[in-house]
Amino acid sequence: MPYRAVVSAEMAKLFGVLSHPLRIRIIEELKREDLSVGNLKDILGITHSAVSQQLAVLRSHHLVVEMRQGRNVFYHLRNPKLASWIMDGVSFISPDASEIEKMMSAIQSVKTVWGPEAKPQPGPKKRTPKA
Amino acid sequence: MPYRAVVSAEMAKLFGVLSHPLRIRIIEELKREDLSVGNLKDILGITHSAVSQQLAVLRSHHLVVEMRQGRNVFYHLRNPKLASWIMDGVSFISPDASEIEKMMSAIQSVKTVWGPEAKPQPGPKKRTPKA
DNA sequence: TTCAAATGTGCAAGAGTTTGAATATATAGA
DNA sequence: TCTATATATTCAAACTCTTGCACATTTGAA
Repeated sequence: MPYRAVVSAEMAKLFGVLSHPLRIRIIEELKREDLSVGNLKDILGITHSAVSQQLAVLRSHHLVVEMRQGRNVFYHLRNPKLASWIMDGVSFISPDASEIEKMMSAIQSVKTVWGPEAKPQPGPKKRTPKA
Repeated sequence: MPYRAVVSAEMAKLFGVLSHPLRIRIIEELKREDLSVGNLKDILGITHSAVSQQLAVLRSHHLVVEMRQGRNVFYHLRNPKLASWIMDGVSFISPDASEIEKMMSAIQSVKTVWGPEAKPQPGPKKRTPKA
């Protein structure tokens, strides 16, 4: 098989993994700090099962790695540059003309939150679980 | 809708458009020069209908623009940086080296359990005594 | 120690939705 | 007309969410 087809197929798989809003949000949240399924469930406001399934997709493609600590499993970005690379891609999105203004301000907002760089993390940090 | 969800959804759409080997190949070929459906049909070795279908997807998301010349329609990358950005993503594809990550996460897990000293654990409770 | 409950996580099966390939048909220009 | 593209239809496959249950770990009690 020609190398072009091989690389295109691999890249297509990667893009397929990233072609889901929740998976993108998970990656961007993991850029800030390592999080457990329970943490992500609260942050994203979805069921633990949905979080687990999306994490399974990311895990199966080795974009995240899991680290068990007690009864929690903390997830961690294998390559933190992935989150930055994804954000670089916002230059190429083209919303409908009617929504351009909303999109532009939304992009500005995420840039400040999911901004250019995150500080390195030695290990999972404690995020107050609840209450 | 919160801006994070808006941008994540738009990015997911973009990734969805790119999650097909032929569409990636088309983009990379268009980086070199503008091409017609017939050109791409020969280069990719597929039917003109398949080429047209994939181009329609790229067109609907404004990643390519069409320019008619005589009876041919030449396609052109709207933002040439797109092809470069896609190629930057090859750093994140993971050819089957799954054993390495499993081992790394296993080592991390062991460190937390058999580790030298009981650091504050990111669980709901931390346990002082160790069995 | 041994046992059972509580919590966090993963997995399987279902329905509903989306996507891709192939064929056929339609449109536009020479 | 003929040629180059585009679109529509069809069916099969893949995706996602929800529900329910199973497994692993910790805690507390016997």
